[in-house]
Amino acid sequence: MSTRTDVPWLTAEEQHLWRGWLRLNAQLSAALQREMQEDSGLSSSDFEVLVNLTDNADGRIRVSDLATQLLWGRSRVSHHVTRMEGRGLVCRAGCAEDGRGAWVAITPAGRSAIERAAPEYVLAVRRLVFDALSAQDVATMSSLVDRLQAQLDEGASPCSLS
Amino acid sequence: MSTRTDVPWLTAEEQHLWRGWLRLNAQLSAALQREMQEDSGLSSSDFEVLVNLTDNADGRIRVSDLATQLLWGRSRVSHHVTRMEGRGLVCRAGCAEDGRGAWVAITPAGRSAIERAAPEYVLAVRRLVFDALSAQDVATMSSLVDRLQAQLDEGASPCSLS
DNA sequence: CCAACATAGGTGACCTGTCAACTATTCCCG
DNA sequence: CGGGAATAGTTGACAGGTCACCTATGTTGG
Repeated sequence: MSTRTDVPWLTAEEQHLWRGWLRLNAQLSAALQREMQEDSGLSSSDFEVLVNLTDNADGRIRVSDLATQLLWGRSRVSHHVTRMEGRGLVCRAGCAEDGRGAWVAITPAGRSAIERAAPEYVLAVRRLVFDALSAQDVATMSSLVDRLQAQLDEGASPCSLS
Repeated sequence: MSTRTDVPWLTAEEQHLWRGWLRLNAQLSAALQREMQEDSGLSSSDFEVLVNLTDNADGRIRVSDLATQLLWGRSRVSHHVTRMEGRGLVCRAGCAEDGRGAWVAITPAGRSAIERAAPEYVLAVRRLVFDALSAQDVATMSSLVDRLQAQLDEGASPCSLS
């Protein structure tokens, strides 16, 4: 098929929003990544893993559950946990209930790392994002984000993670 | 996780928005990436490079300008162009005006690839995003995004790309 | 019980992006 | 002019992510 002329192109306003959105996200995640790396030595992936570990009272979680929470594939979790294990942030433990399973548990070093990182992270998010938004803005944006999420959930091909 | 009490923590609403925002972006970019890969064989990076090439009338651009446009480092541009060159989508040419410089130019194959991909991309963006938004929503969101971008630009440490 | 199958997780190959050099050219200024 | 500094671009080593495949264990129906 050569170039189609019947495609409903984006309006100028839509294009402006779309490009702005992409650019904002790229720069925002880069900025947060950089700050976090600098003042705590954790990448955002590390951080997310540790958050999910500390969310559970016993500081451990099954690999599959971690994958589900993070929207990652199990392979990625496995590789990342291996690297974090090498740095002493987490450790693996066999699973009594299910011989196939494995626990990932936070270590004292991991705990101290996230306790050091979390306040800095919150400060950065506040400074980079929420300082520019009123409570009303937050509500407005939140409802838009929720709507888009819903749109995405229904339109998505039900494609499992790798 | 034990928390510091002197950090201005996020409110519940802010947390909801922040987590939703992160999740939405992750899923949205994954969905677009998947669709585009499937029906045109281009990654979003490939696509962005080609868009920047076709934006110029002569279908070519200097490596540094490409890096600036894309917010990429020169190294990344160089590597990516090398790969795209291997697939016949672009080609390099020496630069007469500046002996250090290099042009990246789109090839006929590259042109046909992006002409095939662009309509699909627009349709996907429309279906996944704009079908859920009224013109008013677009305006509202746009102004919020612009405000956040401004916040980011001023608060950013003036850190050059690698 | 056991054969077929599903599920949990790990592994290695490969691809992409980052970082720190490195080369080549141009610029600037005495 | 000439020599140091800046700039353009490339390269190689490495870190991270994806994919296909593998092993081991659990599950289920005949």
